[in-house]
Order: sequence, then C-alpha cells, then structure tokens
Amino acid sequence: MTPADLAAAVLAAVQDCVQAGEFGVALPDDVAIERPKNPEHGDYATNVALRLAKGAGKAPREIAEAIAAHLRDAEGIARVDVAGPGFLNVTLAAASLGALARDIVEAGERYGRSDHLAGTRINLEFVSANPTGPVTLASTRWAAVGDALARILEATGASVSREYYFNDAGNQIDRFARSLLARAHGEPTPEDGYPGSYVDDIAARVVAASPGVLELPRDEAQEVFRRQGVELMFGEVKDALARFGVEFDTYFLESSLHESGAVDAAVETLKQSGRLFYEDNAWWLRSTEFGDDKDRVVIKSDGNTAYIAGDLAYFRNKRERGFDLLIYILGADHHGYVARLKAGAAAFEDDPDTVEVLIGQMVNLVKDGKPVRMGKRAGNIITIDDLVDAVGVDAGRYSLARSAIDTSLDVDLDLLTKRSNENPVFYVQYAHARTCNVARNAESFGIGLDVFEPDLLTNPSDAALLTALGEYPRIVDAAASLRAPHRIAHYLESLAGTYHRWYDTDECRVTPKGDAPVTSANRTRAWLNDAARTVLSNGLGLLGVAAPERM
RNA sequence: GCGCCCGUAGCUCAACGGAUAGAGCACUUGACUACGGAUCAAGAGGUUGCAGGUUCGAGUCCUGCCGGGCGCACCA
Repeated sequence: MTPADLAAAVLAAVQDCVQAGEFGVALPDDVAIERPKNPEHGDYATNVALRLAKGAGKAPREIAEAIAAHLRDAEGIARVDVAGPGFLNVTLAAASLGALARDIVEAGERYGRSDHLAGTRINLEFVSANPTGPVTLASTRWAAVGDALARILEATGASVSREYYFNDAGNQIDRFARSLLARAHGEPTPEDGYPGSYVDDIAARVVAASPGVLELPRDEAQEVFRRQGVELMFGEVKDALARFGVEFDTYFLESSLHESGAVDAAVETLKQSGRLFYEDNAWWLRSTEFGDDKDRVVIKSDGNTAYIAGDLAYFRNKRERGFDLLIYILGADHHGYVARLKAGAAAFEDDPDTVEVLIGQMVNLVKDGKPVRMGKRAGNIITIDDLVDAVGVDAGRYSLARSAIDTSLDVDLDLLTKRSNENPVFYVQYAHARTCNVARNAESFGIGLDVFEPDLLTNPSDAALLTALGEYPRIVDAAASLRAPHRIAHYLESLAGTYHRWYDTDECRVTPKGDAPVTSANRTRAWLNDAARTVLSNGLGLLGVAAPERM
C-alpha cells in the first residue's frame, strides 16, 4: 500500500462517516499523509481529523475516533490509533507495506515520475550571464539549480526547454571589446572595462586568429575583437557548463530580436493596442499597474529602443514558440524586473501568471571567516572551473543545489578546497554504492529477484525503509510545484541515513551471516535493497549527480 | 526613504500551519574475525533575532522593531 493508496482509504473512511451521519462535512480535496518522525506513531499519520473538525463542529479527537473505526476495516491496515490532538496514526500490515518494494523495483526509473504536468510546455531560462568573462560561482549556482529544476519538472510530465538569454545588444559587450583591444595593444584596462587575466588570453587568441587586426583602424579592430572575442568567450562558457553537465536547448541572442524586426513589431503592436503612452518625447509602458514602482521607457526620446523593448519582444517570441509557462531564474540583483516582466505579459493581453520569476539570493564567498567580495569587474572571480577542479562536478552541483534559492549561500573557500569529504553528497552516493555492493554479494549467494514474501518484512528497520521509499513520489511533486530542487537533496540525505541503518541491522541482511542458509526473508530483502537503489539512483538523477556503483 | 529576500545547534543548511524544531560537519564515548567503517550506536549542543497578534496548534501566517543582503535610470 502506497501513501496515495492510504490517502484514498482515509478519504473513503471519511465518506463512510458522513454517510453514516456521524458528522457532516464536505469531503476534503486531498488527504495529507505524512511519515511520523517518531516510529511509535505508526508507519503513516494524517491530520485529516484536525482539518475537518472546524467544518464538522466537533472535537478533533471525536472526528478522529469516528474515522479510525471505519479505517480499521480497510484492507492492509494493521492498526489505527488516535493520538495527541487528533492525529490518526496508521500501522500497515507487513505484507501491505512490503509490497511497495516490488512495486518500486518493477517501476524502476519510472518510480517517482508522474504525468501531473503532462502537456505543459515550460521554457526555463537560467544562467543567462553575458559572456564577458568565465561563469562565476553565482551563475554556477543557477546552473545547478536550474538544471535540477528542469529535470524535476520533466519528471512530473512537463516538457521543458532550457534557455540561455544572451544580452548581446548592450554596452557590456562593447566594454568587453574595448578591454580586449586595449590589452592586445598592451594598454591598461579601460576605466569601465574587464580586468581579469582571461581578457589577455582571449585577446591573444583573437590576434592569433586575425594576425593583421592590430594594424586596422581602431574602430574596425574593436569590431573584430567584439565579434571574435565574444564568440571565443561564449564558447568557453558553453564548454564549462557542458563539463558541469548542463546543456541548454536554446542559446538566444537578444540581437536576433532586433535583426528580425521582432522588437519593432512588438512595439508597434503595443502602440496599436494603446498599451504604450507618449510623454516627454518617449514611449512608456505603464508597468505601475502591475506593482512596478515606476513606469518604464520603451522607446527613448532619441528614438532608440530601451532594454525593456527587447524583453517585451522576447516574451512574445517565447509565447509564439508555444510555451505555456515561462520560468525565469534570476539573481537577487534583478528582482526589480519581476513587475515589468509581468507587465509585459499583460500588455500583450496575456495572463501575467504565464511569467514566473524565481529570485535567487546571492552566493557569498567566505575566507577565514570573512566575506570576500567577488565580481567580474573586480577581477577576482571564482569560476565554475575552479569549483569543478576543487571538488568535482557531483559535489559542486550537489552543494549548490541543496539549499533553498531564497537563502543566500555562504561558500567557504578553504572548506571547498581542502575538505571536500564533508559534502553530504558522498553520504548519499555511498548509500547507493552500498546497495549495488549488496546486490553483487546477493548474486554470489544465488539470491536473485525471484522469491518475494512481503509479510516477512517485519523488522522496524524494514518498515522505516519502506515508508521512506514510499515518500519519494510526493517529494518529487513537492519539489516540482514549489520549484524547490533542494527538497530532493534533503530527502536523499534522510533516505541514505535510513538505508545505512537498515543495512546495519543484523536482522535485515540480504546475504546470510556466516554459513547460515539463505532464507525467503533474505531473498525478499534483496527486493527491498533494490528498491532503495532505485530511489537513490532516481533522486540523484534529478539533481544531475552520478549514482556510482562503487566508490 | 521605499521595495524584495534572509535571520534556526559552534559551522553549512532542513522542516505542505502539526506531535519532543531535524540532518551533515566539528566535539565526546563506543562498535573494525565489516553483506566495503566514505558506516553505525550513544552523548553533548536551541528561549528558531526581539515584542505583540491570529487559532485547537506558529520556526512557518499578520503587525512593529533590530540585524544582514539586494534593488530603486530615457544603463544594459
């Protein structure tokens, strides 16, 4: 019996109560089944009686007793207790709970996946850093989180397109080109330029590829550096992200929106529909209607488009490409954009809720207990490659994806470089490697996945592991709907602990100790071991972290 | 000044409004003739920044403070 099955059984019991006239209440939409922290509280618990009490006009415990009386008759339920203020604590029959092990093994990679978001086409935009330098640690956080979120949304049935927006029409790129040119000439970095040593490398590569470039007139040379330098830098960004295991479906260039006429068309549409107003020689979008603190200029008084014009055209472009939901992961320094992005949607008579902006807080570098300022312009950045070199892809992705995005994250440089074993990812990966090792040992004992007698899974450690495994689908759902990949990581850490404890329980061995004979219980536990392997592997997969068979 | 986010164990972080606030690391003690100890068991560590409020119940929701981060352009 899965938690979902139990929820259905509880709902049926509530219905029975209502039909029997024991209390009157509208049937709840769903019943929350949770796994109690305290094993004395049964395998599963529900607060449904507490929820219904107010509507029924009766004491929660009274409601709970009534539901319990009906629930006790349900198939596969060993006992139901009413506890505390009115919780229902449910203990399943061993066979009923144990059957889950086979279900999971048979579902394999499909276990935890659902079709809740089937048919939804999601455009997930993340990282989107301008290639004026290597990928910073902050951007790397969004790479890890964004890619994990994409995997999680896909696991709930959505079609997800990973998108990287390159704002190549702006002056950051000009500053980058000027920096390249200056360094190629051996001049100091311009006042507003980029000082990192990578600028010298890129400049040298441009010169190598175009030997005569330094003899060209200054403005022509700068154009060569702009074009080739950006291409080289962007290539490095893509390569570094690919090494990190993050591949984008679309790298979208802002300039393409200008060249295709999409920006002009979008502005024209908005003028026609009266969504822009003219004032002080400029055209404005009334974004204040959507919570923005001021209206935004779309066409500047000099006739040029403002940055937001590109965003408006980009929104429309994404919708025209057929996406139902546009999710943006932006850093906290961009939170002022939320209102104007939504205003843009509304201006096109579209639903502002098609735009969903996730604001991620900053990554702070800490060294010797003190914060270290980091920035491309300051030239002291920690890059995605630095991270990978220090701890590897798995530990890097895991540590950046394991915290909620709305908390700022402190990364200690010394901890990162010296003591990588402190990363909980190894605890989880080791649990997975252990399941594989147990399976290998079982095979050498001639224990395969044949005999399955779930009523033999009577040890409390069996129940603890089974209920933990049963939670997984709801964890995936929650991670998807809350856009919270870190929940997967924390679940896995908890599951790994439960597995390690099960492994260390002598009564729960898969292979017999010493020369004891192989029993049906041993054989049945091979299924449970494999179920744990399946969930650990599936969960790590959602984070883009390897599930090694050996460590 | 206005707006958004955060404040939880020594550190890094969890906790659909639910029961005794949890993990990892670090610390103390124990288990290596081990289904590989990258593990397990036990211990210690907390007034969840402060003060009110909402209700059967608040780390979680509301209000006000305190502290920190990030924004408040006809820049992109």
